[in-house]
Amino acid sequence: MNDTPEENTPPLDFIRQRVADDVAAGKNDGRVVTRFPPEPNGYLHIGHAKAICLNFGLASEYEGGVCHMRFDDTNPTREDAEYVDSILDDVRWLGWDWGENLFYASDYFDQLYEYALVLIRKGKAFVCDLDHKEMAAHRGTVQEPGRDSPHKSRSVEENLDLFERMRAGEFEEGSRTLRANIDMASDNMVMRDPVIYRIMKVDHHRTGDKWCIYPMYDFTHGLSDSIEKVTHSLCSLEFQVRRPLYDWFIDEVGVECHPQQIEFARLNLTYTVMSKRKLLELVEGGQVEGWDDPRLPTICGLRRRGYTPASIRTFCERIGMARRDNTQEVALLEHGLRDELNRTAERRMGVLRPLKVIIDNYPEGESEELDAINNPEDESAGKRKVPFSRELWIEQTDFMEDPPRKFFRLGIGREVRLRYAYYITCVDVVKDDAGEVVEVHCTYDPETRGGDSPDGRKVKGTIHWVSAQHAVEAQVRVYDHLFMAEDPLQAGEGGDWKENLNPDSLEVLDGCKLEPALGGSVAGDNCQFERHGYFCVDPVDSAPGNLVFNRTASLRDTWARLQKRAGS
RNA sequence: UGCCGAAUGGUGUAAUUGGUAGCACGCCAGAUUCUGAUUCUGGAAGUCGGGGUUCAAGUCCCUGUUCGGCAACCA
Repeated sequence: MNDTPEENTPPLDFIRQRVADDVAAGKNDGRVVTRFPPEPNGYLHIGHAKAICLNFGLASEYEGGVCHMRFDDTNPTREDAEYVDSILDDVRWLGWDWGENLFYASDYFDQLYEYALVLIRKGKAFVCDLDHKEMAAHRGTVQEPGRDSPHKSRSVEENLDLFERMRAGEFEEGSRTLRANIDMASDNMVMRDPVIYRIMKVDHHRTGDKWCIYPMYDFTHGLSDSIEKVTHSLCSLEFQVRRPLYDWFIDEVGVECHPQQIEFARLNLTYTVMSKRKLLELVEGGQVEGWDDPRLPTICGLRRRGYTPASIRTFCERIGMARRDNTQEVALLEHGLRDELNRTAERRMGVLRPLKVIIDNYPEGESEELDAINNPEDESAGKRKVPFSRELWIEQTDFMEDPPRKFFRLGIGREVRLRYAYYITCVDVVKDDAGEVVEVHCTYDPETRGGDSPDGRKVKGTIHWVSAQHAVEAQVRVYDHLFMAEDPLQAGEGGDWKENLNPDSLEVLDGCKLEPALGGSVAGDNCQFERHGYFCVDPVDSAPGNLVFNRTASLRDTWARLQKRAGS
């Protein structure tokens, strides 16, 4: 009794279902063409990753399916080639390939101009002399219809002439626009004679000074989809009201290919913000150190933090696809990451907050090497040697003079196991003037070499350690959620959302002691510091002899959770 | 007091289109463990409200409520 394939396949989301239906019905000759259409005016974040994985993923599920990479670069005042490169990098890093299909809406400016002429000749577009303010006044409100522009009834010839002269640069910026001739009384504000072209005497990052009029999004986007023979044009919910306009342009221009726009809910994540504007505010306000700050949900930030492309793709698959507003818990993202890293990351020992341990009965000046397993989840990762000697570093939190119940770690008179090494028993402590324990004296049991005792006695705790004379020093940056509130935008009465910033979102630890195997770490390396979490070498600030690690994610810490619960 | 859209455990997302409310994360408990990790077992927790149709409603109808989007020469 085997499961049928159907039972193993997750159900299709509403978009995939619809595409499957279209293909089954022979629509578009069974072709599937999608596109990812960013504007090159900022950095990609994980919300974009959702759209990227949807568009590229969906296309990849069909024989011959393709996903185009297209830049919606119709507003030269806010766009820049710099962003094009970073966006391309990010999409590639996520693991997607657009092949030959890299396009720019600006590639279509000539064609789009011709399309505009078609509309004018049909009487479906007119040149309007209203300025910004006047146009707004004519537009009406959501509850009241707008009024026709006084120029709406210009002749086709006059419109053709004026539009050509707009293109020739005869008119001032803002003095004239080309508008669609639709309906100023429409319930849908978007249909109230929207602007198609505006005058902008600005160089474009690709077309230079060729144009001084630029097409608007609504006109450009759908027709670009049509030019590229896109079959399914997937976008986020806020474009829903614009679908009638998307369809209107395509129908009125009379192009043969009419892609289907389908909207889905964009991604929100707990403990962070996603809007471009707010991200920019954090970067410019200095609350973070740049677009690639590891606390940001930007793709470059996640990459620097140590997130893997696969974990982000898995996340995008698991969150599903629907039309309702949603806020995903970061915990789901983190879970996928840990799940992957648990399988792939090699284990190392690193002491973040060092406390000196001296093994009184271990000979001075001697050392030995012990075997340590690189990855218990993957035997092929093999073993390594870890040096042991009389003076060690352990974690400050692994010793307590006056331990609470169920504390399995080191305390006076207690015995614990040093991971892969020996059982040690604490016999004494040395304190500084302030009464802080600065040195812990222990004895070790030579019979327990490797971590097992021949007499079968058990120890409850196993702690990590690093030999003091062999330790490699490093800076470790411990990251936590950028905001303290699940929904940072939910600020108190009159409050600023930035008041929800987590003051402890970054803790920089210097003088951390790492096992020597980590000495040659370079950018791109990652590992698990046992009992701490997953870390990666910071690609920007780390250098040989000046190692910097970022904490990608902590391990689940049941003990800390219990402690916290008992404390509060 | 407009138009459009959406409401299923804490968070997401399914339910053969009218027929056993499933899955994942999170949470709780236990077992295992040389990582208080991992793994394993079990548990708590849900159809926005009110009517109606029907043998049968998360699903269909009516009605209410709540939430989101829309008045850039932005995308």
